[in-house]
Amino acid sequence: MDRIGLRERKKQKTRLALIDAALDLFAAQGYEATTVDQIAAAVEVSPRTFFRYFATKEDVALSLPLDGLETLLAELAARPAQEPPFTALGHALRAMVTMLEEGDLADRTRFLKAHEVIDDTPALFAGSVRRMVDSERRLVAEIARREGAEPDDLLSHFVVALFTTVTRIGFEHCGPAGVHDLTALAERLEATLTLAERSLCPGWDRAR
Amino acid sequence: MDRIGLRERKKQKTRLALIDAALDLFAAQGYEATTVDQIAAAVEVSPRTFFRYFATKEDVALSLPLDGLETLLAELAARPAQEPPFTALGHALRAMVTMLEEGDLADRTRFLKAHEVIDDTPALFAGSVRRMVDSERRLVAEIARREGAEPDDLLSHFVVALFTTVTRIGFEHCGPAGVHDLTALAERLEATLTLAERSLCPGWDRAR
DNA sequence: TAATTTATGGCAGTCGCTGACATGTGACAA
DNA sequence: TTGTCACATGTCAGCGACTGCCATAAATTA
Repeated sequence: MDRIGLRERKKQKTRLALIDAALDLFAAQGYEATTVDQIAAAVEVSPRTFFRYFATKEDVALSLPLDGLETLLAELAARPAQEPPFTALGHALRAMVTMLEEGDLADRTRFLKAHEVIDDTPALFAGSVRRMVDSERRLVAEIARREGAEPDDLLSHFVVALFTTVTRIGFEHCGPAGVHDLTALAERLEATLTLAERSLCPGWDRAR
Repeated sequence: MDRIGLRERKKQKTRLALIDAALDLFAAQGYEATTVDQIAAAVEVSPRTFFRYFATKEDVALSLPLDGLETLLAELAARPAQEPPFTALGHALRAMVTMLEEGDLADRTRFLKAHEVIDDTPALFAGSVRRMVDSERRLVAEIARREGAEPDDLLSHFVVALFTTVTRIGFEHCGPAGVHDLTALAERLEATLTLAERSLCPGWDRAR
């Protein structure tokens, strides 16, 4: 049974409720048109409490992708050390998607809803790019550690930046319809990853 | 002689004055610690006027790099059509730096000051990356046009994204000292460009 | 049940940013 | 030169995001 108490369960519940309410409101009436007060009211929580769960208004939409980074880092740490860095990153990403595909239905729909809202709200898309910059630092640190390089190693930075770029392109919408299910998203990610791998010389991501 | 009138000259003057005052204040007391009111007061202008020149507070620091994009696009348009896209982008970037090196001393110092402030202010750095992603759309459109591809062509998008990534890494600080002069910056950009070119298969950026 | 921790609500206030209206200053023609 | 017009600026009122502070209510632990 769960070791966590009622308190913690309640917190996670309101957290998800805030995310769901926010995503629905964003989708229905637009991001900038909805106020934090509205989101808080929908969950019957004070606006002050909202900011105890999310530092900014955009965080409520970006928290899910941000969680993705944590699992990506975890998957990356699990990859064998002899694997070249870009390959390891690619496999970690694939594992992350698989994890999501095998997970809860509610989680999947929430993730897709978040992705959709982010994708056609410039401000949120900008915010997600912002977060990518932050997460790049952590990924660079991990890759440099794996490769035994200095923390500010240029090649490690290049590898990670290229990877996040490819991932970003993969997440962006293709065509007017957009991507509305996980398999299509996975295929799109696969396409960009293979495009990148085909474009690069063998052994490019390792110091010689 | 100048064809522009007194009115336009005054505007450009206050615009530069706002940028200079803002950069100095940001450098002295930090970005978030300085208010728009302070910047406006330093130039003896109403806060409302500030927002007539710059849409947001971060714009005042990012407007210079943003101007760079325009010249980059202009240089790109001047590159011969038979040149492969990534090569053309690289040469356009080099031309841009050369242009800056041959320009006014005041412009150079201002550019470097802006670069320095952006580089060690996370919020501004994130903002500059966000702008780069925005400008990607225009670059993709131009590259796709050059190559005779559809506007949402994946390869064109990949080429441009890779280019902006390389450029971004080039602009980032190396080591604790940072980059304080244009030649060092140019060298750093050259290093990342050659790293990228060495990593990629010949002909990767053209549809086969 | 009592004591302690911790989540929440309410409130006042700062700051980024905007719309509307009034005023002043350059541009241009008579 | 003068009068008219366009436009840059100042003022003010206001919204919404976000924060610090203190009181209160709920859950945890003894």
